[in-house]
Amino acid sequence: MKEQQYILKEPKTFHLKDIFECGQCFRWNEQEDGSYTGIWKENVVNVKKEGKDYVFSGICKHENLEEEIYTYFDLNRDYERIKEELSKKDKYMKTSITYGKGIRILNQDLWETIISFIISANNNIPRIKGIIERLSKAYGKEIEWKGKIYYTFPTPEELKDVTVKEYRDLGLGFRDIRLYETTQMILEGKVNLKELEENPNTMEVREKLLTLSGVGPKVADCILLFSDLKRLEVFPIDVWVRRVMNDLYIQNKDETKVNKKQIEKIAREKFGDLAGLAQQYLFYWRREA
DNA sequence: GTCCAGGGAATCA
DNA sequence: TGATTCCATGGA
Repeated sequence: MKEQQYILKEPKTFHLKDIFECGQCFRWNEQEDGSYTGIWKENVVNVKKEGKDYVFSGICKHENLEEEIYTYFDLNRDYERIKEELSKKDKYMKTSITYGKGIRILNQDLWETIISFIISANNNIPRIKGIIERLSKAYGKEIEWKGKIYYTFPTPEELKDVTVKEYRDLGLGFRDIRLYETTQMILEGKVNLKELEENPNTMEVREKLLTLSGVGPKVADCILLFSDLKRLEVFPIDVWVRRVMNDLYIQNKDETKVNKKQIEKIAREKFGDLAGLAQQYLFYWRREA
């Protein structure tokens, strides 16, 4: 572990608030100076905007912080081209992209993404963040940086002997048993995360994820999109996405009764293999604007 | 007190 | 397959 710094020069698609508050991640927090501090793997990093550049500083297990950043922030993907292509679809897409033009979809750890989105079920973002923070503090490893203690996200092994009651006491609510069961399934090898990482067939990976306790269609799609599985063609449908899709394209009087298959069909026909990105622009725009 | 949150699972038709 | 209902918790 060593202190490192990396300066990203004048990135085109990169805005801290858009990246960290578009609902894809739960462990980045805004600081008083407008920078963000977060933790992924065993890296504790602060990102601060300096003019047109972004200064990353923190401690990193990997000997090259730049490589870690390029992978995690998806910096090898051409978002300018993606936005250009999606903007041509219709005026709503153009508007939502203008609003969230600095979004990048992070490559988050698969295990952490699975657990985080099981916790997200019928929950709100501030509370999800609180639960994940308490979970990490209770079972993760300590990392000290600039006099503050941060905690890594606990590994499957670190959650091996945690009981359902202990989860309940952390405030997980009815999700306690799901977290327990999924952890055991992964420890027992009933679902092999390494195999999922190597399987190019999205539907096969999705089916496997759906066997995990607490993972339904929406959570599975979030895992596929937001983890390092990085399947940009999936289209997670939650209450907000249902709302915005109904408002824009369907106009049913009761949005809760809109057929999910109908939404999926429109998304597939309209956005194709970039549906996941389109979903994220629409979600962020509708929630924040 | 009531409603809602990046839903899933069990139950029933 | 498709629709209903229940599930803890905390903030608005």
